Amino acid sequence: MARRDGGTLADIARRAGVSKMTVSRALRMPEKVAAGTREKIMRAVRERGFVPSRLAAGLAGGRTGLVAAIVPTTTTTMFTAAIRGLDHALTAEQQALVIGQSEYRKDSEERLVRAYLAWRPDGLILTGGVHTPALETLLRRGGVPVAEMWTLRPDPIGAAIGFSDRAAFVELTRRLIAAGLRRPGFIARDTIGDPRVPERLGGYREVMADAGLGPRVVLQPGSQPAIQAGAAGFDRLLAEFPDTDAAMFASDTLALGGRFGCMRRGLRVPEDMALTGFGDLELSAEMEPRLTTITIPGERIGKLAADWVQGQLAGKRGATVVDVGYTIAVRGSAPV
Amino acid sequence: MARRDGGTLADIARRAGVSKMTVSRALRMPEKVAAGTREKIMRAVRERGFVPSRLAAGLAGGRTGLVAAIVPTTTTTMFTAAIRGLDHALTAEQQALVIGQSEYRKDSEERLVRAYLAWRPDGLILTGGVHTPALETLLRRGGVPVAEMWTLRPDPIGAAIGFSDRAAFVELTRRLIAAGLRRPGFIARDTIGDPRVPERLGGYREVMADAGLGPRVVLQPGSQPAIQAGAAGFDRLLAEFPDTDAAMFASDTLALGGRFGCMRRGLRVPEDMALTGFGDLELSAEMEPRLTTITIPGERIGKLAADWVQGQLAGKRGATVVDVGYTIAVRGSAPV
DNA sequence: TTGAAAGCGCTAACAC
DNA sequence: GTGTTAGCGCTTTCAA
Repeated sequence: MARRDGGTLADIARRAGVSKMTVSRALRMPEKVAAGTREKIMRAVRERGFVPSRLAAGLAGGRTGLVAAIVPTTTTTMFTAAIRGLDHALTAEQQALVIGQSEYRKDSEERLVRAYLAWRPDGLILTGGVHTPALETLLRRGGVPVAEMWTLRPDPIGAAIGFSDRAAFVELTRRLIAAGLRRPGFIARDTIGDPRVPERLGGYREVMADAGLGPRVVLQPGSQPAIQAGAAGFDRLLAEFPDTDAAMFASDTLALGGRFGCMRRGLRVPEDMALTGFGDLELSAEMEPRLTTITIPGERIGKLAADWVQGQLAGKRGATVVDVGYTIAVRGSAPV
Repeated sequence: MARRDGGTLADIARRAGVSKMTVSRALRMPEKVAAGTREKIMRAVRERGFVPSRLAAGLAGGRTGLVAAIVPTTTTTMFTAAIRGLDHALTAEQQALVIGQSEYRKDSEERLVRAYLAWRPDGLILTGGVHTPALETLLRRGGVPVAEMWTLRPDPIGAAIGFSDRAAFVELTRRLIAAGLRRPGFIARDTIGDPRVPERLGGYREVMADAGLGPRVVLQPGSQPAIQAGAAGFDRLLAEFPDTDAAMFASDTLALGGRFGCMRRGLRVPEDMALTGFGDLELSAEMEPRLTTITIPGERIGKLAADWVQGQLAGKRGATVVDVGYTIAVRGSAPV
């Protein structure tokens, strides 16, 4: 090794004239060491700039302090909020966050998990509750605490902390219809592998069917940039269903594209066209008019996932499902 | 430990009827093991679902496969692009990314680095070239390869991979003036601890002074949400300097706020007011008109940082400075 | 091509 | 309150 200075437990022990064990104790359970001894040890630690190896500690003690998380992408605001929550909670407990992106692909999720397992993380945090069968089996064996963020499922591997996309869209669609907007359309990108879009669409369809209304659905290719997809999808929606009176977008960024579409066509929002989004980005509250959307407590989801993992380490057992819910932020673009 | 199954090298060795060393070789340097032996070993590995511990490997071999990165925040698109580049490059080399957020605070950067050092990372990736004196000293001791992303500095600790904010704003301001916009204003948030905003402002000031023009600068509080700050800053700019003919924003999100400000005032873009941003977010190319802005190759920065660390591990020595440059994306909002 | 011995730096469990 | 012994699961080095 020799890469780093700082020395080892043994060095410090020698300097302070005690045994390695006493140094180890002084560092981890200071109250179990006599004040005088502790002083001497701490001085030696400071002088040498000693940083104990958590690799060695992990090997010997069975706890690495590493928690691995996998998100579909780190470039989407909704997930970065969760990462933020994870980071804060883990750092506070002297743990470190290892992170990877699956790009919404189940096979790369599996590959990443297998790789991370080699570092013997104290916990594993995944996004969504759908995995490859092999991964599901592997994780069910219970080697490591697994928390699934974002979506809910009846029988999670460990913990599921999230909300129901379907419920959110059911409520939002109902409220639009109740407000007299009986011809709302639905616009999304066809993100392959992301089960949340079908959930939202399902909620929309359910309510439309219940109300005896025909669905108006436009799916843009998943490869298209969001704002562009929103604008293009909006155009297609009006081409296919010219009498549409509201556009429900599967994300705020899509809705922003729709907003530009309205501008180009001279449609007033919300008088001629109501607009709704999903995700409550910062920009949503700043649009003209401000965007009615669904707010998700992303940071809280991350924090709760970290908390649950820490609870497991502290000896708590058993699976949990936590619905953190959603909020419908009613603003100018759709006064429902 | 016993937390995980999969067994140990010794288990596999026993099953395959060879020594631990041979298993270790079969896994890491398959060509150095006889084909038949290898077969037997691989079968045992598969049967038991063996995943070698990288903790033990790191302790014994001196290489952990962990690379730690610290960014100011994971919620800013510019940094998530870099994270993406890091992640891809590291995953390809079987390394894992440990990540933390400094919230633009130098002391928490130092705290995080000290914590990460305990895991003996193969490399350390920081954002920016300004650190606490203690951290600078610690890192200069050379214990671990350090790459600094985003900004450039003459004598980096290890590598500096970034671009010059100042140069970008010098060029952009020059081009505005050359295009006949002689009364451009500058709007930013006063982000404490982020040295890049002063850099941009410095570039602007320099060119204005050279041209014999008075600076028109508005700084909004750093705590304000970006779009809101952009709109409010734009209002203040026009209040203080009513004859302003162009607004240069320190970020695209601020510029979006400015765009809304123009809408409210009935100002045409770019005829009555030219607008420029910084960062080239996805939405920038989708505004009406599309936003003229400065494009930074964030993902490339991350990739190059990872590449450099990997080069150091492979035995290369020495510091480097890589200027990845910037591009001025000239679009409708300011045809310069 | 394969194996045996020694040790990486720490902690758990048990003395004293 | 402190020390001793015995590993944790690998890799390095050297020998066969």
